[in-house]
Amino acid sequence: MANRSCIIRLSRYKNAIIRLKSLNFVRVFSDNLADAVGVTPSQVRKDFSIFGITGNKRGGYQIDTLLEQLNSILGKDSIQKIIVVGIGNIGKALLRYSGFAKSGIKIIAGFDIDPAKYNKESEVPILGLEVMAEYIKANDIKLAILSVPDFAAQQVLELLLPAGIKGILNFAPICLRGPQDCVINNINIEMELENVIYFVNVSGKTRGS
Amino acid sequence: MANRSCIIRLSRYKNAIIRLKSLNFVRVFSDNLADAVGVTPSQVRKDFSIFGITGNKRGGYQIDTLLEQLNSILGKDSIQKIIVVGIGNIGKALLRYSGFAKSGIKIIAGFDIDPAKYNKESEVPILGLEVMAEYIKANDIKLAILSVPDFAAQQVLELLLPAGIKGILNFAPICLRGPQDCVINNINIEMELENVIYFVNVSGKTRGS
DNA sequence: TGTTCGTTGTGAAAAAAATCACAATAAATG
DNA sequence: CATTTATTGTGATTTTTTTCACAACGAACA
Repeated sequence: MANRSCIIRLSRYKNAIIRLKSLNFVRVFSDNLADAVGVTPSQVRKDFSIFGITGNKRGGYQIDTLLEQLNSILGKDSIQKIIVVGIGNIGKALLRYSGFAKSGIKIIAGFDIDPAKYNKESEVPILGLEVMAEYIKANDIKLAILSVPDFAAQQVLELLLPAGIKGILNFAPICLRGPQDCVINNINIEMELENVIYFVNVSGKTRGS
Repeated sequence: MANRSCIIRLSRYKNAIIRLKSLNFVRVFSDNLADAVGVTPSQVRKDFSIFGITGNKRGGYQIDTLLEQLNSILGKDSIQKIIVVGIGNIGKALLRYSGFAKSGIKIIAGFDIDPAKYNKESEVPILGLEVMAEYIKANDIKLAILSVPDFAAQQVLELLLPAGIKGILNFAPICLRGPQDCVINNINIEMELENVIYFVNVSGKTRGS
């Protein structure tokens, strides 16, 4: 019933709502959200109805309540600890990226195979791969961002899984797949570009982004 | 008939094929690709059939031919020039990222609003936003990566569109939408993480990544 | 060269997702 | 307080996507 695209839409609604809230909106209608996210109003209402989110006939949805409900559905009511594996270009950028804090995500450590990158003293310590499993267990980490080169991805995955990682955001340009009990989302920038290029070439046919 | 998910699968097949080729495979069967990408063999065959890609009964698909066909469909038979707008953490990482070259994508310039980031002498010049439109026109650029802060994204979009940009990969954490004739793919890292978190919390239900 | 075997290609069927359409009803209005 | 009006919530319908199933057929092999 609630598939990946549905959850992604929920996140998008949440983003739109945050923006509307900052514009001092107090309530919001399904067609406001529809416009903001690029779907139909009934899609919005159906998505909400799947999760038992209800509004007021003629009154729309109360922004504060809605935001709470979405956060709770999306599991964002507590801070989520995460590690970054692979401190290359992208890994470094993610470590420095400040946007996570405001969305309740905290990077608590980085790991790399190259000792030159270690830095035990910094706020977010960069440690060696050989201590990673231990660290994951000791700190009860469930989430990891993988930003290692493609050839290393599978190998690192084999380290992460037995250590207890249950969710991975993979930036390595290879379509990683794990066991049933571990969620892996792949972000492949080249592939995304390829996709843009395709649709530019067929001259701008519409598609959901 | 050929929607976004279909094109994304095509890219995934291509990746898998490249890997198989490097393992000295000469031909490949629909179920090899299915395994590699995590779909059913009939899905693979149907996708191919949409684009008129055919193999040999009992003989599978010739890897070299297949790769050529996919590249041609995906518009990757010539080098694609692209610019990066916003030279922050992610923008910088992308400029340094070496993976694009091998997939026929060439970053030819970066742009930022901050003069401290200008660097006209480097291999990939970093220029000011005020010369961007001119540069895009002069060099006939159709593609841009947007890695500016969310509050600037819409404004930069307004600069890119009239200058002739037809395809955008947007990293700003806001769901950008443009006119019919411009393709925009949004990559929102927080949203992707949120998605992973959701599915970890509902304990590892399967979903297409 | 004839037979077997395995894989493709695709129309038909099933499943999933999105949209429609409208009754229900709460807010606004007078 | 009665009436109007705008919006929700959802069952029914339509559309889209995926899977099934199997005939067709080329490669392998004897």
